[in-house]
Amino acid sequence: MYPKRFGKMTMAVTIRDVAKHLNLSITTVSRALDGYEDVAPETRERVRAAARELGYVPSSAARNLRRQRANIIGYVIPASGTRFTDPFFSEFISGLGDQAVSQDFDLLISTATPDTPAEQQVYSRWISSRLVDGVILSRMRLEDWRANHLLDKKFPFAVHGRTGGQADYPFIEIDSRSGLTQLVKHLASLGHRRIAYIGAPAKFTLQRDRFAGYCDGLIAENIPFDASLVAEGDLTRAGGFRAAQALFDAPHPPTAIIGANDLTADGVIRAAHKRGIVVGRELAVAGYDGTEESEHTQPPLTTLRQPVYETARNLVIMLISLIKGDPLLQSQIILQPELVIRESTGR
Amino acid sequence: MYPKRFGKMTMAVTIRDVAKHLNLSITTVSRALDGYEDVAPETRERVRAAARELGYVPSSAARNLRRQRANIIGYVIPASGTRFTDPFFSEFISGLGDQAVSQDFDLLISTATPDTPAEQQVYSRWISSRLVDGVILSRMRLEDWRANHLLDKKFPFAVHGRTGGQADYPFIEIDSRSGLTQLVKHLASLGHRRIAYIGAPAKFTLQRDRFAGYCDGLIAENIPFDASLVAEGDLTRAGGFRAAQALFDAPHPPTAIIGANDLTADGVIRAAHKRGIVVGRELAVAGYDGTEESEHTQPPLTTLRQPVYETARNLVIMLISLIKGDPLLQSQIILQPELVIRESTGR
DNA sequence: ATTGACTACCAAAACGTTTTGGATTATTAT
DNA sequence: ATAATAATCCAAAACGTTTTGGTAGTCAAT
Repeated sequence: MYPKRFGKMTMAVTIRDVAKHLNLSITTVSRALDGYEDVAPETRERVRAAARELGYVPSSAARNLRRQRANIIGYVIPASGTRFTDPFFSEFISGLGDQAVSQDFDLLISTATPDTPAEQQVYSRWISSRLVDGVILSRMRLEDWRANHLLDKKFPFAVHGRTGGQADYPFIEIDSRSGLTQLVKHLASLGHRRIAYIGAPAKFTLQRDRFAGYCDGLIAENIPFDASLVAEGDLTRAGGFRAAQALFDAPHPPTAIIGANDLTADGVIRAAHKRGIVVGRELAVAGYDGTEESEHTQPPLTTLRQPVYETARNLVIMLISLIKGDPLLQSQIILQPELVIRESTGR
Repeated sequence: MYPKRFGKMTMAVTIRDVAKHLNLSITTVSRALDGYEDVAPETRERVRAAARELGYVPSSAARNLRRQRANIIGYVIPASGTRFTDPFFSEFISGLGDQAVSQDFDLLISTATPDTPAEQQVYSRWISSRLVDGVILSRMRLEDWRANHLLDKKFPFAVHGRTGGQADYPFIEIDSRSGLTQLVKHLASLGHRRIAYIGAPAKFTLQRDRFAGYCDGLIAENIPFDASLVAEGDLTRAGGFRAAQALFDAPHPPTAIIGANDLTADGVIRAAHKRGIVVGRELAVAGYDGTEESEHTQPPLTTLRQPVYETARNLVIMLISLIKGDPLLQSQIILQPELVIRESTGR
């Protein structure tokens, strides 16, 4: 039935083969390839040539065992069901992978729904089997068992955002609070007074910050807070869609809606479209994230752009320093998001 | 500066610790935990309890070295620059990861632009260091060095789609050729005679198949082939956008446009929108893939849906059988895509 | 001639498992 | 009572590296 091309794999060539081939000790071969100074230049060249010729590459398992390090970092994508829909993660993962590779690390990926046993299992398996040397955390919760657990185990990690309390770990945070304030001010400057906010579940740090920023903006503009203009989404398009419908049905619907992320905002746009509400003209919509997709909504979405790719790269740099025990230049970075004004908030 | 919470990690607990704690040999501990029959039920329980109590988890490096297997599969995302924009990959990766975990494997991810030295490097590093036990391939080229190379090394792999010639490896293919024919027929049944096709670069197998299906459809409907209605995209939104603009500018513009994937089709929709062309009324647009995003274009996109998530899972099942040397039930699977008719092709 | 410093190499230990091939004791069949 | 069988357990080897703590040789300075 199935062709027998996948027979036994040809036994891999080991360092011993190289050594034998050159009449050298495996020590010398190892040190030659690792670039130690105590091997003659001529020998080093012979070793390099032989290694290439024989196709020798060190066994990662053996190396990991001896070095007590895997040169792998892990990242668990917060998924909801059979997919992770947020383009945020595509970009984030690209950044993690690219930087990791450039520092001779690899990236291990898993998906898990936040705060489930499955999530705990992934992390604890990775950590206690020492399969990964460190992990990247994102979409933090106010009380996040992950941060506590990792601190407790003294296991290296770096986070995007942060938890509720004091942050005794390296992180890169985008100051979404002041970003949202800026956004509210911008909407107010366009004449909006009934500005709604569709947030995320309260347990997420980003919700605390963005909601606070929203409130700050209202205060700054002397707009009274109206609880009926605040809805809870779930950071998905569907969540935004549902929440928007409810807002439209309210006695005093908003003239502007801010989504906690671009996906939510896109859901709002779709809900508006379904009702025949013209976004950008009858209703202003804005999001948060500024991934590429936000350019391609109809109309293009006003949003707060955060540098996802670069942040991911920097997190990996921080994490690998941590793993290697190198000193961190900066361990707690706070960046400002950039307000990108597009047609969805009108002219 | 940086708090000293990441000091030395507490030395991990090894199998030796467990053995000493119970006055047993490490052999027995190992075999008890692995569920061998030659250990007394009572002893097995004691071992299990002690392992849990002490928090023992086998070192993956040591286990991999001894077993000569990593229990890791690899997947290289074909990225173009700083991100992979296609939601296809989000879903694909979720499928890979979920199935892998359920079989006690992990998923290693990297990104690389197709046919670059970087791509070669990733694969050869993974393979020759035996960091992964097998790889999943996707978006195949007609002449694909990857398949040849892996066959040559007798390294396990499974592919989504296939290469140009004979396929001496396990794969799951979606019959996109007949899918496209079906789509063309549907458009013809709506009265369209000028049906354009925006393809992918010729080197991709999917382009050969989908283009052939397009031609089949024209023939079946007695529509003469018109080279001016065929454009080359690059499977991105931007590519679809550009190609559509060119088609609009042609002397005899099409009344329907098929994109080689949903992303391309979405680019077409955007280009149409920019020109004030009403999609679904003045122009029919259709895509291929049927990822969730296709429901959320404006208007929703007619497309050929392939079961991305399930395919990914099945590929992993096949790959792991291969790795373990188990017989494959099915090794070459061909599925039919499902035509999903939505508003973008009008009523 | 002796010492010291330097260069180029290497044997052996260690990393933490799994697996092989028994060894020991208890049980059953003769 | 003895032999055969079954039930448990274990010592030691092996997986392929890196690292430690050297050794032997050369050269220069005393």
